[in-house]
Amino acid sequence: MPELPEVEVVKKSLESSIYNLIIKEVRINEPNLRYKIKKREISKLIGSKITKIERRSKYLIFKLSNKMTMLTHLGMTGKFFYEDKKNNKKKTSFYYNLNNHKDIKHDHVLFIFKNNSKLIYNDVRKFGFIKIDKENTIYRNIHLKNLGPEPLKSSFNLDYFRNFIKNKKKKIKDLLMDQKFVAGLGNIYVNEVLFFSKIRPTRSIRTLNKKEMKRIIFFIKKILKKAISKGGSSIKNFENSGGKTGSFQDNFKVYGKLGQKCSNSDCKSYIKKMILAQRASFYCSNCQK
DNA sequence: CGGGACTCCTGAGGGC
DNA sequence: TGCCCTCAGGAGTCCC
Repeated sequence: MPELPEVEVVKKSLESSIYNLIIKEVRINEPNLRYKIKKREISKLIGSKITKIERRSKYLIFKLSNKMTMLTHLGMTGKFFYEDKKNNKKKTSFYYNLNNHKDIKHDHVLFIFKNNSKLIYNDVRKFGFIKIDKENTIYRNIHLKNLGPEPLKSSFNLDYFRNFIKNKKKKIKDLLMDQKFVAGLGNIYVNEVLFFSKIRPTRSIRTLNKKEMKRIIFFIKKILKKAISKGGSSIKNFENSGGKTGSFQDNFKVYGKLGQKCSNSDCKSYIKKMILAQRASFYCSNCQK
């Protein structure tokens, strides 16, 4: 369940390892991810150098020296591993060690570089995807063209919020999950943001006052930043491209905390759970109004 | 246009 | 130990 912070952490760890490497070969073990990978498409990457990696929402965009791009989404369980032969000898690589050896069977795509190091795309549930597109049209791609603002940018602010919800009728949780409103939040961070904002997931956006909107914006930015600084959240499946895990899950106040005492010291309630739009919502019925 | 249901997938975990 | 069931869920698609 990588959301914005996890994808940002993956991006940073990839940047430090694969920039300026030339792709020598692409090996497809399993083409049937969310979208079928065509060998003809992906072979357009061969012979080119990786010049840049961008993140937009939960997507990663790999830019290549031949003006092609690779768009990826990690879905629920997608991971990138970077395997450097030299590091392996020094045993500093976390990949292919005893702990996650069984994961090899979910290595679906291998990018082999000219220096013989490898970038591996591994995805247990195959909800993720890899698509090839031209650099000059990538942001008009169906996945990217309708995305809302990046939550950490200043364009995501109170004016934007008020304007977007004008004449709309929705529950606040549905709004925050809507990628057209703000890009990159998923179920976990929305649960956490609403807890800190003291707003119940089912609240109608029509009833929100200015102060509450400001609070929501504030905590979105604050929680995402903190999660990035902690290396993201590692629940079962998330690791960065070095195989390391994040620790923000230790800061969760409501997500997955059904039945536990509310973390606000002056509150005696317990965390409840309800299903909204087919997804689990955790909240404190005393603190969140 | 909005909202709800359904879909893809596989491992973890619970019940017995 | 093993079988069966449920759950996890991003986002595209379809239908009303």
